[in-house]
Amino acid sequence: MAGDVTGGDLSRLRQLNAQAVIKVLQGGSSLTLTEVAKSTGLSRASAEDVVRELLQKGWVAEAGATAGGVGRPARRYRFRSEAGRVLGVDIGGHKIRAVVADLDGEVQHGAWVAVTPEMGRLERLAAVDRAVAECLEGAGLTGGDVWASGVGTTGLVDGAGRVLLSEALPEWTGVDLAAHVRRMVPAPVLVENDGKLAALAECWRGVARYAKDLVFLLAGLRTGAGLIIDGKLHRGFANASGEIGALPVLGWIRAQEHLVAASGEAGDVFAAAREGDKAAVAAVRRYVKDLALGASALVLTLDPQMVVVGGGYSRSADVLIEPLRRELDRWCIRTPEVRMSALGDEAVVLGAVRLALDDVEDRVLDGRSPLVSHL
Amino acid sequence: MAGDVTGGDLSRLRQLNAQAVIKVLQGGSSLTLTEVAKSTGLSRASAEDVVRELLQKGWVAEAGATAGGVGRPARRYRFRSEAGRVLGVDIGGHKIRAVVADLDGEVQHGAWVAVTPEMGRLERLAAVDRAVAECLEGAGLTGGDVWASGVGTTGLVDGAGRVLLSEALPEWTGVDLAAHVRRMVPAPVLVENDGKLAALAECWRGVARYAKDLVFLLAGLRTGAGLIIDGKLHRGFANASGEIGALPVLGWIRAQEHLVAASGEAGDVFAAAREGDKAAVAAVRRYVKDLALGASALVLTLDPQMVVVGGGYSRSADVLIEPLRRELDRWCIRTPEVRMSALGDEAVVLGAVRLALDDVEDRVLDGRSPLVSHL
DNA sequence: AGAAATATCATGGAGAGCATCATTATTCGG
DNA sequence: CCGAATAATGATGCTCTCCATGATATTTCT
Repeated sequence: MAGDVTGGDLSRLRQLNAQAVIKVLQGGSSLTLTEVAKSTGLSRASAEDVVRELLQKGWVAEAGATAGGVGRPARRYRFRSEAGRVLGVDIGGHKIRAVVADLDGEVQHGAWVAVTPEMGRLERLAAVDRAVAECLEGAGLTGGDVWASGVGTTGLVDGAGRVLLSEALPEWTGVDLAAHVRRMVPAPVLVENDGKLAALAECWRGVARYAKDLVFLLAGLRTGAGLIIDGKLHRGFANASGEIGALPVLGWIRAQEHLVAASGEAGDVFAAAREGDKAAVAAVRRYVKDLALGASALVLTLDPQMVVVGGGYSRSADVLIEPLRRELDRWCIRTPEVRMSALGDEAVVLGAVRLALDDVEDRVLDGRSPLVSHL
Repeated sequence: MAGDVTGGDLSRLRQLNAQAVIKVLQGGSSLTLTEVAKSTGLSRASAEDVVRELLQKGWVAEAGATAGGVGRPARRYRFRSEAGRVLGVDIGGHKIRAVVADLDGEVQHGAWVAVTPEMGRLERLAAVDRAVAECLEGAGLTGGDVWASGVGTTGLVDGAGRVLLSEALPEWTGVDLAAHVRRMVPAPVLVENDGKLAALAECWRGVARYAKDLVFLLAGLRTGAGLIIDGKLHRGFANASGEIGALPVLGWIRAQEHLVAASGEAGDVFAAAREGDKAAVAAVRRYVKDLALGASALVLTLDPQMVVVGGGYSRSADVLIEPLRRELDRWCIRTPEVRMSALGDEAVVLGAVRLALDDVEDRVLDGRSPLVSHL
């Protein structure tokens, strides 16, 4: 059956309808009452009633009427996406990225801070603080204006926002990221693995927008994966889903080494392969073979609609995607669509925004609670 | 957000509350109105109203009052699980199993028909017909009394109830099982892979009752898997989830051969191993190693709460489970609980019943539609 | 027999949604 | 420039659902 059938009060019905109205209004477009009524299934009269309530609570605003057309011009209403803000942070080896977005997920302002993979814990956390501060300042906000924060990092993350294990960054295991970010931004902080967030982002506004099941491959210095199952991010019982790299026979551990062996810098290998360098081509082929082996395990397990390749190496999609597709074909019963990430560098931070928005929508966007602050 | 927020009419509210009432009443126990009110969150008056409507529609019946206790004795109500029937069928290599169950999933009557793996399509289908007929007759029903049927079979199944591919049974690829069963039982027929159904059953009333994420291993002549993710059966885009056996390095193809090589009959090997026969012990060890390799890929991908081992070999759990757990420990980041199937032979057919019940609950058990036939 | 406890029944009220019809604002055609 | 056509808004009254409250009924305990 359809999950949690709690039923309840009459007010519950209004809540459902308010949510439905907000949902059709979200996404920037403004609608007339008649349009709202039609797409929610409500009667016009009820739609009007609901919209009036949302208007009064600050969730909805009147938008300028569009001219043209016969008859009395209709008022238009839009979701007040500027009613609240969320923060998204991506903590990587080479850079920290922080953005502020509105309730539609539109990025308002962002900041980059360069870091190095060798940096210790305190230095990196200080860089996070700088990125967040710069980003808030640029958007003209203080920490108190933010309704929720999403944070992406490499490594395993526990449910409370602590890093359980990270080999890639020194002194990173054990950091309590949620607590750290909450010192600047006193709102709920949600921490998640970067690969998982990138998957979320691609599903939300990337190439996988219409896919319900998705395997996202993070192909870069580190190889990882994020899974979307039935439209939802799959975390696993201990947040350790997608860690197929732990199985040596599937090659993810050695995959990256082929590239390093071919030349000092991995980025160069793809360029060299693109120009026909024999050794480079062979190295890329070996890399793709190993990448595909692990990916096949994921695909065979889940039978997803789509595989999206992201991470640092996805910039070299032209020499990656097609060979990957061929390799997957060798092993998979049904090879899914293989696409390159549409979001590139921004995927993780956008996933963090999505995570924060999910939290906001669960907590306050039931349309009932009045707004705390009208910015 | 919480999925499909459609909102709607006032009648929708009543529908939700009726569903909630049915849900708390399901499961055999009879409740007083006060109890219903408390566990649904409705007021007593409303609970009474809802129950009266359900009573009149035939979904609920009055149960005998329980004596004792001070005060006016309360009327008790129970879900009329006998209001409808579903059919479950398990089509295997050695046997056909058909059962009729009530709306609580309680099995009313069942039938076995022995078959052989070598049987052709027509002969096997005839056996299915016999099993279904015998089972219906034993329960005193005709095909028209059944509200939905679930059918389990080996092989890949498409959405329409056709077998897309089956290596295990001769002439089985291409059979339209849904159409065949519907000739006898003119109700919706849902066909699914046997491993997936066994997983469903274990999650419903087996050892995984409280697990939201589950990997079910079908260990037998064929090696397969079924996945429960977030409490729901995961099918995959083309119903091909869990087919990790397609990846040769993960060993599921050769796994079973170790047992055959050790002796002609696989069943004997476990017995021999139990008594300390050196060759048999080694064969079982090799089998478990290969089984665990593929299982590790599933576990690392999903990070489930539990792994349940079923299928023919699960009878030899004493020599299987512990070694399997050790092997999983070698590869997995977090080894989940490993348990033996609680349902054994009955798992697939019970999963088929569950599948049929899900369909019934989606279609008619909204508490609004009056019963078609009061048996 | 009376008190206490608990359940059922009846009444009235509030919230939510809907259908209907009058009113209003605009464009189009002459 | 004016009336017809068009489409949105606003107001009224109805129904459905739930809830609170109090009256009535049935049982056990003392």
